Amino acid sequence: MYMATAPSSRPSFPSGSLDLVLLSLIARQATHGYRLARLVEEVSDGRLAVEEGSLYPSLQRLKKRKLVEAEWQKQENGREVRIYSITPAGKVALREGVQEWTSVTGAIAKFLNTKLADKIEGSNRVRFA
Amino acid sequence: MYMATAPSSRPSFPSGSLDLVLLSLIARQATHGYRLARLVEEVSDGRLAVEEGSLYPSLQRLKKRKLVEAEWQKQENGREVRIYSITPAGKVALREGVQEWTSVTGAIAKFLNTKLADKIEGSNRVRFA
DNA sequence: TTTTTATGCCTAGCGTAACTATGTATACGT
DNA sequence: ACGTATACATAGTTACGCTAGGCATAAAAA
Repeated sequence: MYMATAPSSRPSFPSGSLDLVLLSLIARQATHGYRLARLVEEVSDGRLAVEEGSLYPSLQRLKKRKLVEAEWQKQENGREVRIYSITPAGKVALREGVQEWTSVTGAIAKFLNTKLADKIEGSNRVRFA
Repeated sequence: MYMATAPSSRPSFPSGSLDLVLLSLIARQATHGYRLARLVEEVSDGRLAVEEGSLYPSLQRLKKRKLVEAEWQKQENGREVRIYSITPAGKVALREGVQEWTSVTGAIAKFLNTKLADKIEGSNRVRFA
């Protein structure tokens, strides 16, 4: 079954999905890491959480792949924060990534949502609704 | 973006989902490992594939957690195969796992399917459709 | 005023899971 | 007889999300 790799109060991100989620948030608005973590919790209604030990490495991966750019910037409160913004390559990767993620999770859902179509026996070909 | 961990022709399983998919197949009908790999390709219309190096470790995990039982059995063709069948605990874990997987992927989809609701600016609270 | 909490960034090390690559062995088709 | 499909298994690699820290400043609470 789906088991979060590490023990955590809230379910973790399936491997590979975190980069995509962060990129999708950055695509809407350039922002900084800490705020992204807050957004993840907000948007998911507390169902998801990004630990900082996952967040910053993920942002570095995106940066290394040139899907986002990072820039130090001073806020109104005087704090220096790293603002991440999406690149053209990032937009392409986001589109493709969403497509692939949707395809894969759609395929997986097909396995999991088949309480009724239990017609394997007798046939060597499984039938799904 | 969603990036399969290892380079592969076909998309790989997001970490944690393989056990759940295999368990769901075994729940429908007790069968052996090699056939499960064929079923995965069939049911997903070739969108997913389980490598044998993922398949057998996954089955061992399920067995170790007592969610499935394994039994050597002779087929009509004379071949000895390991037939996996689900246990009562496996049925419970399957139900819970599907629920959790659905919840998590549903939450993630919320991030990815929001092309229109780009109303972050001005507000410190993101609005999603 | 001191202390706690929230904000903000980062790294090291761990555990796990899916992968590649390889080995073994038998049945079947040609 | 030879190659392909069937069938199981393990060793090693890699990647990722996690825990557990460290560092620093601003705001709020005691």
